Amino acid sequence: MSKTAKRQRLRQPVATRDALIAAAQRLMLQQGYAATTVDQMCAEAGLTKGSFFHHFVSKEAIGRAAVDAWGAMGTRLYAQAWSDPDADPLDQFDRMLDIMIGFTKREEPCICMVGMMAQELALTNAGMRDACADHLSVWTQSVVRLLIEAKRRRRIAADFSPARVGWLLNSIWQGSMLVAKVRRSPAMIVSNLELARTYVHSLFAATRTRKTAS
Amino acid sequence: MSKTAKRQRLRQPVATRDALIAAAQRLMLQQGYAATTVDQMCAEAGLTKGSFFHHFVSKEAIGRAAVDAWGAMGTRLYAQAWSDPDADPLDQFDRMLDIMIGFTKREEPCICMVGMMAQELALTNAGMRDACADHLSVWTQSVVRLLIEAKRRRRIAADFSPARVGWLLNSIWQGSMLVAKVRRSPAMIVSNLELARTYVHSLFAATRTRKTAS
Amino acid sequence: MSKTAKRQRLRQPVATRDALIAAAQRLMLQQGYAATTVDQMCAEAGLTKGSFFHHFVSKEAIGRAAVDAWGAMGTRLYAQAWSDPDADPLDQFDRMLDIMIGFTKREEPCICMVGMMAQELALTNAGMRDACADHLSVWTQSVVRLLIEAKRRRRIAADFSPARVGWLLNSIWQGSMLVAKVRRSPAMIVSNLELARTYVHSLFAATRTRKTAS
Amino acid sequence: MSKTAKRQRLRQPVATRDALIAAAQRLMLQQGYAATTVDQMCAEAGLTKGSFFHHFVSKEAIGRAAVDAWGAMGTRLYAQAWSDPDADPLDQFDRMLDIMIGFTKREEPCICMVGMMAQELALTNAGMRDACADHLSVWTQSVVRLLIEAKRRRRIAADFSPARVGWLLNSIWQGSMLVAKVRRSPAMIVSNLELARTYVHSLFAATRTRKTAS
DNA sequence: ACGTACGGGACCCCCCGTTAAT
DNA sequence: ATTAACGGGGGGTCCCGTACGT
Repeated sequence: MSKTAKRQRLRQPVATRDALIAAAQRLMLQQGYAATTVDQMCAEAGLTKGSFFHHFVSKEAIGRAAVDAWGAMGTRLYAQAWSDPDADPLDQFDRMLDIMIGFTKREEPCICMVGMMAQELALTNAGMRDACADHLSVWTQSVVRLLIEAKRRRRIAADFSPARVGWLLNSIWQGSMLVAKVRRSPAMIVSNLELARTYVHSLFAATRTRKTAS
Repeated sequence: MSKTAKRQRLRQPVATRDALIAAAQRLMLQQGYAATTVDQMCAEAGLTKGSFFHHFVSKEAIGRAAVDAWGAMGTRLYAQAWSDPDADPLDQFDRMLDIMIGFTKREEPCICMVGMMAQELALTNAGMRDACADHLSVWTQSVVRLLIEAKRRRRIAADFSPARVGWLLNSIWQGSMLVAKVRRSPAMIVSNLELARTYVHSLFAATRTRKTAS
Repeated sequence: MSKTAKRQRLRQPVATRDALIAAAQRLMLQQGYAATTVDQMCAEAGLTKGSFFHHFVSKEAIGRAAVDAWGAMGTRLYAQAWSDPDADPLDQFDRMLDIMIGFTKREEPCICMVGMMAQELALTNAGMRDACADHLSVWTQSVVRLLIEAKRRRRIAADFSPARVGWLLNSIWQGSMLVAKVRRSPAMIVSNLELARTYVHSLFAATRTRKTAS
Repeated sequence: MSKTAKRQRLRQPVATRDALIAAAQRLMLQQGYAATTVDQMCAEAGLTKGSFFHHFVSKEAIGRAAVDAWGAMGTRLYAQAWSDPDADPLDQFDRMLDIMIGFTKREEPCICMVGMMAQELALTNAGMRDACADHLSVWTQSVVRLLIEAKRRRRIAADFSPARVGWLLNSIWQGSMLVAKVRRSPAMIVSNLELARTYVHSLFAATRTRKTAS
C-alpha cells in the first residue's frame, strides 16, 4: 500500500503532462529551447526523466506541445475581444489591443513562446517552424477578418490591404516584445501598440470616437 | 617531415579571427547560440579547437564579438543612407528603407544577428543583452535624429514623438524578420517596410515634392 | 538484438558504486587525485562515463567518498587491536602496531589514501582537507585513549602528554609511508614502527612483564 | 630600439630561469604537480609559454629542477647547523632542530617540495622518485653522521642504529609537515620535533645539560 | 631570449534517451 | 505511471608542446 502510494505520485496523467508543459514553457521562455534540458523540466515538474519520456517521446515533442499549448492559450485570450460578433469591428480591435496591453503588465517579462521558438528554430526544425507559422496565422487571420469587416461597415481614408496590415500588426507585436526584452522596457510595447492603434484608426475616414459621438 | 607537414595556418591572426567571427555569425544565425558548437565554428573557419581559445577566451566571447561585428556592419550599411548630411531627412529615411529592402533580397534568409541573440539570451546573459540593446539603440537614434530634423524642416500632420516612432520602426524591422522567417516570406518584410514608409510620410503634412519646390 | 545486446550492467547500484570507489582508491593511490581521470575510473569499474555521474556528482565527490571509505576501512582494521576493552592498554597498542606492520607486508606498496589526498589537496580543497583531518583524528584519538588509560594503570618513567605522543605516532606513520615510497623500502616502515614501539614503552617505568606479575 | 628593448625583457637567462623555478615551487607546493599548469608558471614569472620551453624542455623538467633547487636550498639551510665540525654533535643536532623549528615559523604553511613531489609522483615517475630519494638521503646522511660521531664521543644509554634513527627522524619531519598541513597546526610540528629531540637525547647516557653543567 | 599562433588531444561534465523493474 | 541505473556521445575548456618570427 504505502509502497504503491509512494511510487505513483499522481495517477493523473493529464495533470502530470500539463505540469511538464508548463515547466517547458517557463524554462524555454527564459533560456530558449536548446539551453533548456530535459532534467530541468523534470525538476520543475517534480518528476524524473524516465517518467518524462513516458509522456513525451522526445525533447522536441514537448517543445511542440509547449508552443501548441501556448498558441491555444493565446487564442483563448484574444477570443474575449471578439466574443460579441455583432460588436463594432474597431471596438473589437481596440479590445484586442487592450488585452495585449494587459499582457504586458504581468510580473514576468512579456515574451511570446511562439516568437521565441520561431526565432531559434525556424531554420533548423521545419515542424516547429510550421507550427509557429500556423499559430501566428490564426491570430493574424482574426485581425484580418476584423479589418475586412470594418472596411465593409465604414468609409476608409485610403484603400489598404487587410492582410498586409494584419501581418504588419503581428510583426509589430512580436518585434515589440523582442526589442522590449533587451531594453527591459515593457512600456515600449504599450507605446508601440498605441501607435498601432492610432495607425489603424487612421485608415478609416471617421475616427471611432466621432462616429460613436455622432 | 610528416610532422612538419601539418603546418600551422597562415600566421594571420586577424584573418583567422575574422574567419571565426564570420563562421560564428553564419552558424548562430542559422541555429542560434546554444545549438552552435565551438567545433562547428572551428570547422567552418578551418581551425582546430585547440587554437580557438587562443583567439577567444570562451564561446560567449566569440558570441559577443560576433554581435558587435554585426552591429558595426549594420552601422556601416545604414551609414550610406545619411552620408549626405544636407539631404532631405525624409529622403534619407527613404534611402534607409531601400537599404533594408535591399537586405531582404540577398540569397540568405533575412535575419538579424542582434535580434537572434537578443531573443535567445536576453534573460540569461546580461552582457549580451546590453550589447544588443546598445546596437539597437545606435540604429534607432539615427532614425530619431532624422525624424527630429524632418520635424524642424517640415510641417507635420499631427504631433508625434520621434523617439517613440523610432522604436516602433525598429520593432517593425525586427518583428518583420522574425515573422518572415517562419512564414518563409521575405516579401512580407518589404510589405511591412512599405507600410512603415507610408506611415512615416503620413506624419508630415506636405508631400516630399513640395520640398523640392521650396 | 544487437541493440539490446549491449545491456546495462548488473542493476546493482551499490556494487557499482563500490566498484567505482575501489577503482578511485587504486588509481588515486597510484597517480594522485589530479592525474586520475574519470575515464580511468570508469574503465576500471567497467562502466561508461555517462553512467559515472549518476553515482557521483563530480570527480571531487568520488574523491571524498574514496577517502571516507578508506577512513572507515582503517577504523575497522585498527578496531581489532582494541576489541577487548579489558586488555592491557600497552598490549592493545602493540597489537595496533602489529596490524600496521602487517599492512606493510601486502603486495601493493604501503600507502595511505588519507595521506595522499592530504598532501595533494589540503591547500586547495578545504572540504577534502577537513575530511582528511577528521580521519587522522579518529585514529589518533584511539591511540590517545590508550595512552591515557596506560598512564592510569602504570607507573610512568617521566610525565608526557598522551595527545602529543599520539600525534607524533600518527606523524611517524604517515611520514614513514611517504619516505618508504620513494626509497622503495617497506622495511623502513617496520623499522620506524619498532622504534616507535620501544619509545612508547620507554615512557612507562615498569616493563610489561611486571603488569602480568601484579 | 624601443622594439627590441620591449621584446627581450631581461636578457638575463639565469634570472629568468630562476624566476620560473621559483614560480614552479610556489605553485606546486600549493596545488601539487599535476594541477599546476605551464601557463600558471609563466604567468607567475611574467613571461609567455614560448619562452618557457626555451628554458625547460617539458613540464617534467621544471618539476625536476624545482625539487633539485629545493634540495639544494635545504642543504644550504641545514649546513648552518654543522658549520663548525668541532662542535659537539648533539649541539649540532639541536641547532638543526632549531633551524627546522624556525622553518615552521614562516608565514607560508610549512611544506616540503620533496615530500610533495614524492607523495604525488613516486609511483609514476621513476626519475622524480629517485631525485626525491636522493635529497632525502643527503639530509638523513648528515644526521646519521652526527649520530655516529655522538656515539663515538658519548656514552649511550642503550645501543641504537644511527641509520635507523636518522630515517626515523626524517620520517617524523616529513610526516609532521603532512599532518600539520591538514590540521592547520604548525604547532604540532614543533611539538613533534621537541619530542624527537628528547628522544635522541635519551639515547645517550648523560643528558646534555648535565654534561655541560658538570 | 622571447612572443604569438597554432595543433592535437583529453578532461570534466552533462545531455538525451533506453531499459528493466516496481 | 513512475523510478533508478545506465549508455553513448559530445560540449566547452584547457593543457602541453611546437613552429616560427623577431
